[in-house]
Amino acid sequence: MRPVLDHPWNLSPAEAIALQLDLRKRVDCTDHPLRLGHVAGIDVGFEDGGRTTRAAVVVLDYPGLRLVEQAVARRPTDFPYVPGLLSFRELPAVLEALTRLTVVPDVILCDGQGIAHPRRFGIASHLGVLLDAPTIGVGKTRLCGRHEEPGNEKGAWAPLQDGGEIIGVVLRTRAGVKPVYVSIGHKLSLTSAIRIVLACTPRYRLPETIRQAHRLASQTN
DNA sequence: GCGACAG
DNA sequence: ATCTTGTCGC
Repeated sequence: MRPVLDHPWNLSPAEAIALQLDLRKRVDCTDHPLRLGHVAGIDVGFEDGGRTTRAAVVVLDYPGLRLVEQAVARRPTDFPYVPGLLSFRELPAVLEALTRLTVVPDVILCDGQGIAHPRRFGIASHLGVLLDAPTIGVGKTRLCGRHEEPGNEKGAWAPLQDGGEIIGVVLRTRAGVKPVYVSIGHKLSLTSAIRIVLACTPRYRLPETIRQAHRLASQTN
């Protein structure tokens, strides 16, 4: 699975913001014919006290959620962590890992926000636009926006709003646990994103895709 | 000027 | 994210 769109990565924070403002015009928040056979998850971890970025991607079959393929890529960390610019720090390694897949997933769940971002262009949207593929943002904490507390049952959710628009939802993936922040990444609707995240979360707080990718990305064996 | 701030 | 052991609770 290779990116269909390319652009420079050695940018200054100001240049990165300018690029986000341009690329965000390409984000598609509508559904497309989707036949879910394989779902992927991506996550990133760090080694050597942060000097090395380690990206992991796993592909599971759907709806069984059995591991079909996995890949890892390491690259020297070259961009600092700046809230709002996470994709410039993590995507280079993620793209390299994705290139090693033989199976092309139908949708990718990302550890981080989609359009629930100050400029509506979080890591999930950035990845989706580069691949021209459906992606979903699943964050463990909030980057921006306001919301009420969702009901305490699995599947309960509350809208995440910012600047008068709904940018995502706060979704309870399991009864009694801290909810996650779900937003559109690219090429699907928020309703579909919620449905897919719940279908990928049979037992734990986080979707199986992201859980397994996280295990691969941050375990220094 | 004072907070907030994905991973 | 990462540095780090045990411990509280179901």
